[in-house]
Amino acid sequence: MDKPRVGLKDVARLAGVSVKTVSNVVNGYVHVTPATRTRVEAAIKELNYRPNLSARNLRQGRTGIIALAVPELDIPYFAELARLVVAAAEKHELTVLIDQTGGSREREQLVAEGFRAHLIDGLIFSPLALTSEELAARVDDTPMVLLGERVSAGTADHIVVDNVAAAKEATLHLASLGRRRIAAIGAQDFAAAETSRLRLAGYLAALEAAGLPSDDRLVVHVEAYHRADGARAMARLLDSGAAPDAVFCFNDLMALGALRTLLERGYSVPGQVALAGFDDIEDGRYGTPTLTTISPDKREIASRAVEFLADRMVKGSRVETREIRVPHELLIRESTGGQTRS
Amino acid sequence: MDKPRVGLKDVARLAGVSVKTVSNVVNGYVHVTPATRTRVEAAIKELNYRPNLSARNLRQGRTGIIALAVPELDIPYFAELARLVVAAAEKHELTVLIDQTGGSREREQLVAEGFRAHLIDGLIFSPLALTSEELAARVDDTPMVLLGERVSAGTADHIVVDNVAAAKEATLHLASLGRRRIAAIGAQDFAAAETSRLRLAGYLAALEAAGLPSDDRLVVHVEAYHRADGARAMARLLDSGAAPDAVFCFNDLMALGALRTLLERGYSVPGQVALAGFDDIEDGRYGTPTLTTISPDKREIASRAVEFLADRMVKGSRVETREIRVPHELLIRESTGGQTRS
DNA sequence: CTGAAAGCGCTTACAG
DNA sequence: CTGAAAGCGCTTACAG
Repeated sequence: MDKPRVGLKDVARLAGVSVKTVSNVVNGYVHVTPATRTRVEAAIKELNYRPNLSARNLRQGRTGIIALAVPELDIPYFAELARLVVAAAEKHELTVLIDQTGGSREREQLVAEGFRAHLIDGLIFSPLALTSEELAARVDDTPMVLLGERVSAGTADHIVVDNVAAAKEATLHLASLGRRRIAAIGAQDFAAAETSRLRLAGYLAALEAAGLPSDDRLVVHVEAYHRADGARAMARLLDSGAAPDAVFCFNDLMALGALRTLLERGYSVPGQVALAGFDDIEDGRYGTPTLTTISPDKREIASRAVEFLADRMVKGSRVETREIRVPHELLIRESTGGQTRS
Repeated sequence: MDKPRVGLKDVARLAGVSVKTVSNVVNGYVHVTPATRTRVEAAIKELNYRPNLSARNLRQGRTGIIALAVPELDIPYFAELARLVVAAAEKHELTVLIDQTGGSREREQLVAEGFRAHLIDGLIFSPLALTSEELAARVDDTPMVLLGERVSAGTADHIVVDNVAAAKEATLHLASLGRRRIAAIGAQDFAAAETSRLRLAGYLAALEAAGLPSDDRLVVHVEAYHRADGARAMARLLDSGAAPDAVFCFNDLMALGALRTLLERGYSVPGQVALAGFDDIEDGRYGTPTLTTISPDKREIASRAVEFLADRMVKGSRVETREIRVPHELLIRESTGGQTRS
């Protein structure tokens, strides 16, 4: 960089005032006479002065930056969330920096350990690989808000959706259509697979409530929650002879993959197989058929997460950790016989 | 924050060395005896020391942060791009901060003016509302790489796709299927609508090359490039009686919306209407039918953008501005009669 | 190979 | 209402 850096001092000299006064003007403080303010503003403009944020941050001990750590930015659910978090942060005059963990343990460990400490004032973290114990063992004291259900509460603020209740609702809706062989796609076994376990629990609870027997062959395990996993899982399910007449996918992305497999093989949806997902991503509203889904209030998730963080940035660890459950809603669309254009 | 901050000085005291030595260890410099290094590392661990990045940044005059400014993070094309940019930046030890402009003039003006000056070392900018003249008038000297075709070259580094050639290829492909009434969805009139103008030019060039007459009724204007715009445009096109037998949508998102309208109204795709898009977003690979599209090399776009930026961060404005054109490819899928699972 | 000291550009008590 | 000065926590010539 070959630019001659312009500092507060230069502006002060040009305007004929002290740096303190320039600082006051820049920060919008009140006790500056209009004439002085005008002179200072003219000098700022003339020199094209920009405050050096690193210096300000160093002095103030804060940066105004928060990190959002998610598995991948182009998973629609996280992309939508990221948009809302960035928008919510803006209202608090916070800037968002993105960490992509890829869902890997190493990366998530780094995030939890605070490898960006001193660069960020807070962290919104949607972990995939770390268990709640590992998260609880965190020593870094950067304020953190966790997204997603975790068993052991009390160690960090977190925002959750009632996964069990929501999964149960979705499954009961399929049962209410008269379907008897309702499959579940999205089971996972590893320690941190909280979401999977909770949605599976909801699914099983619904079967029981509806008086339907559970059948292991109807529960399909997946490696990840992408379209390809849903497509493969659906293929396996059909090949196994389990003969499902409905499928609850633990997220929309897998449901879209499953839908592709069904249509490709000539099944009618919802005629022969009804299909429901989870997340309410925009893709689900434009496919054919449109996708029945559980819609968590993403705007609420984002705005509460930023709020929690902003609050803790002020109050530090003096406040007790809090958990908030955001509402969700079952949206019935064409894939389970709902109206066109729901 | 009630934490007692741990600084280099504290580590130095505990390890019994000077701050310089600690700094050397932290930054991995060579000339430190192994014994000293071990002692320092132990002290760092014991105190849980983290370097203060604001201080380092202030001193070094750089932050290691670059901004990615895009209209919206949850437009699949930008979400995919963001993922790749974050990944590419990581290789250069750069962190990415996100600016969402919403495509608004005011926000884009702020970005161009450098409202994050001193916080970021560079900017990757995908403008929607600003004209190339407005961008050229920028005074902020933060290194910037523009994404997307711009007429007036030479004022900033930029990465482009050959929009005219690509649009022509897509349209010629539709013509090669024997379609005679090929529509275009995505025309836009405002000053900054470069992308639209170039793709339209490619479309018209293809019609001429194929010996097809152009028909104004087959060119549909849109406000934005979202699914809803594509769906509405397709409805207008069908209602107008223009009777298209193929449609080239200027992006995949609109194509998915258009597809929804076609299927909803009972048209067969590609039987009655063949459909092609632009961008190769993942959704297009899982719909039914799968979507024929132009696939720009997004990985290349992201990695070259970060490379350009990193280079200019070192060399400043001494280097001439550069333009690079990344390759693209026509992917023929089911929506124009291509194989299943392409 | 290591130490003492200056200085990056701010903000903020402290005086006046 | 404004000024002079200290200090945030680093890195980096400069000595030794």
